[in-house]
Amino acid sequence: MDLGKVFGALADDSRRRVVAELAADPADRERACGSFALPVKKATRTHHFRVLREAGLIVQRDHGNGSAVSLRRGHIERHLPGLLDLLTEELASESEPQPERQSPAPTEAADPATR
Amino acid sequence: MDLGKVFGALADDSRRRVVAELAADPADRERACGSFALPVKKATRTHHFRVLREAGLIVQRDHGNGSAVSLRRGHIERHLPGLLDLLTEELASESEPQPERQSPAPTEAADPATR
DNA sequence: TCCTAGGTACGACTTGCATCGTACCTCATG
DNA sequence: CATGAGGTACGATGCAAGTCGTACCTAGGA
Repeated sequence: MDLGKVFGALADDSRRRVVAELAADPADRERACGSFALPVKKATRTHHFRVLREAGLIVQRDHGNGSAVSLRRGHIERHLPGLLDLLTEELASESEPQPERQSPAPTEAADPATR
Repeated sequence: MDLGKVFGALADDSRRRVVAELAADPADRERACGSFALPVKKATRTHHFRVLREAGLIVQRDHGNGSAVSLRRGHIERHLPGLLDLLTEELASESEPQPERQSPAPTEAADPATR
């Protein structure tokens, strides 16, 4: 399990979304490759699934026509515990940008972010 | 805190090593930029520190001559809990490749890794 | 049987990124 | 003051990666 490959794979928005959606399903159901709404063409989608496979994040099973992917949850949790939680939380926070905040408590307090 | 930027930053070996070494110090001490043994030239090192800054992982403080970096541990743990543990564990496992294993318990059992 | 949907393989193109040389800056030290 | 160490900015370069078109394959349905 190469951290460089894993982070490299998850640096791409489309690939991160695929893993996040798979991780968000507690039943770990297999999903058809075409069931992900990615803003890319077929050939690119195939490429992304290949990168995810080579990073050890998913397994792909194909039946001549059509193919499906599933998350290697056990493998990931064993080697990189907590990683999937980061992805699912990002996916969840896309829907609810503002949880709620009565007091103007600045979560980050004028983030300098740089030197 | 953009996951894409963070993972992109940590996909590089040199940058991941910097963050891992910073994270491995429980006292969160500031470290001189030159104190990291990276196999790159000065200009490249400057570039890497810039990427880490822009990803929100470190802060850099410079005093005319010389400069030092420190980990934004609170910021990271608040937004991406568990991330630093993955890096410190990778750093630790570089030294001890074989922890010990009496029984031939296969941790991964003939990993297919692909379809 | 023909056609279409879903995927893959291959090559081409374009962009981004890691790397470095060079010039320049600032400070401490001799 | 001159020098050198530590950093940054900028431009150049080479390679990797994302994207896509096209051709081809397989299976299922009209």
